Amino acid sequence: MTRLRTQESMKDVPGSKVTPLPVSLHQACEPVACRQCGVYRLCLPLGLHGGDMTLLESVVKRKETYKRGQLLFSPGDRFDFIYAIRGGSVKTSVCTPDGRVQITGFHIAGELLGLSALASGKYSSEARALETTSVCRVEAEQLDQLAQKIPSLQYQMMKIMSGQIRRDEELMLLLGRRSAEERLAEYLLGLSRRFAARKFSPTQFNLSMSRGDIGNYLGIAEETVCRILTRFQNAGLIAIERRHVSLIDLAQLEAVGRMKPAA
Amino acid sequence: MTRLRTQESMKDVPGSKVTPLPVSLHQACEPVACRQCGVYRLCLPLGLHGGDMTLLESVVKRKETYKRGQLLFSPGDRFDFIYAIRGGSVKTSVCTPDGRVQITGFHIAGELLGLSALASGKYSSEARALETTSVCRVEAEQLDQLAQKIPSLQYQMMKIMSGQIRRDEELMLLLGRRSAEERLAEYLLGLSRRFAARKFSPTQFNLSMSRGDIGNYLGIAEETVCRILTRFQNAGLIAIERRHVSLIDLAQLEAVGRMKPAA
DNA sequence: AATACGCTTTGATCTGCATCAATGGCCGCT
DNA sequence: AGCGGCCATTGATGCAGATCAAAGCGTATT
Repeated sequence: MTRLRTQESMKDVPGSKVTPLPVSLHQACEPVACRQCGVYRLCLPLGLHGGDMTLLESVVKRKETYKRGQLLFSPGDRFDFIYAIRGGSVKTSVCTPDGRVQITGFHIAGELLGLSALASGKYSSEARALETTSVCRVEAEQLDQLAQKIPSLQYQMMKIMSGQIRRDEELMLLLGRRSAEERLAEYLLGLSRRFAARKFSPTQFNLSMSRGDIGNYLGIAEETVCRILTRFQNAGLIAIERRHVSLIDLAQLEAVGRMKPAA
Repeated sequence: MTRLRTQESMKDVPGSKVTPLPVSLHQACEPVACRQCGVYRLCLPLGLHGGDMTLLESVVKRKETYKRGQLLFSPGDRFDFIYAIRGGSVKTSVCTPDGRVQITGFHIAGELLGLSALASGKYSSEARALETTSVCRVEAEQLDQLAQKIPSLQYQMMKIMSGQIRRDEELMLLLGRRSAEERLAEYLLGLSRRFAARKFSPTQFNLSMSRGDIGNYLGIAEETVCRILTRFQNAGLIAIERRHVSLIDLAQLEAVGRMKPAA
């Protein structure tokens, strides 16, 4: 089913001025065919071949680029596109009528955005670039029509959505039942796993989101995030300086992730 | 793996003593065609007609019944069926390796279960009947194949999953950012809305789940649930006795649902 | 280079809710 | 009818983490 590429073109030619800020996963991509894109197997890890792939390519608008802080879409916007992240990172969030915000996810290369808009025809959340980010936009309607012709595409999209539901369930578990330390440990490990799946270092990476964002996502205060990160550092589990993290003792970190015996 | 009994012996059907417990939404249904089922429009509110509907009916196993406490499926079980609830209610939950449990949802008539299993081929959560509950089971594989023939079916399933993602996002918001009072107020209002959508009273209903379950779901302690319900009652927002609730002041309750000015 | 703003860190204090504890009521079972 | 277990309620206590406050730094702006 899922076969991952071993050779990844990490060495993207940044043409001219492509690295203005501390780059974590940013990759500047030329508008190449999907089959040549380093991340397409992550976007839609489907068993498409030959003609099917060409059809898929026909509905993809390649290489939109967003800078830090720019919106990809907002709640209520008409649902036009599914976004596939090629490089960079994005946060998605929902908010209460009175203005409180909950970040629902951080998304990196190879992930899809906008799926929850399918039901209502409008985006329900906001998506904002955390750093310079490039995406492929896929016309929702065309994709939909195309999916009707290509069963495996339909199937893969369902699988992706199903996976999203599963991850959301896990986040709920995190938010509902775990202590702040556990949440943070899990958070770091989760990032680590996702980076690993993309052939990036699982032990050294940059956080493209602020402490405040992390806290919001995990349902804890910004200050608590700082304190606990410091605590982890003092305990020799990680080394962290500003946005750069090194996971030093994975095993211990995992142990922290499941500490309390509780209910 | 183990192929589950496709033909459930219904010896445990209430038959004579049909209302042993306070029944909220339970409806004893005869195995009628989907188009005649009172809830099918909720299960798959799709634009199927004539022949299409007949095809759908062909993959539906009707009227499995579960008693309070019985499992529909467990994490790790092979993904064989999508479940559509006809009457009764079900809770779904996930758990950490060390045994902590998070309830991820309460499900009533017209809702689908098992969608998150699509990605991995195994159920990721546990589903347990809260009261006597009857469901339709749909062979996942057959449904999948059928969906490839009927675009609107495929589309509807995607919409349903998309809606699930959206609701999950809202629950995250609830778990991450709101006080215990707000959570409980929202919880009651959410139930109310769902009942209303099914033409049941939005202001009078029975809770099929315990205080402990509610607390778990909302990420607060059982005792806190009790205290706050009592508080609501004293404030004249609701009347509650054992499992029966009356929402008295909807407007006030909604106000509580968005009290704090916070972040 | 100087200024300013946003992010991060650390300390002090406060509080909402968990936890512990105990009692009573309802329900199903024998 | 009576027993036993589960569920619900209420009180007392403690603590994790929120909130308030303030200072240090790194980066973007002029």
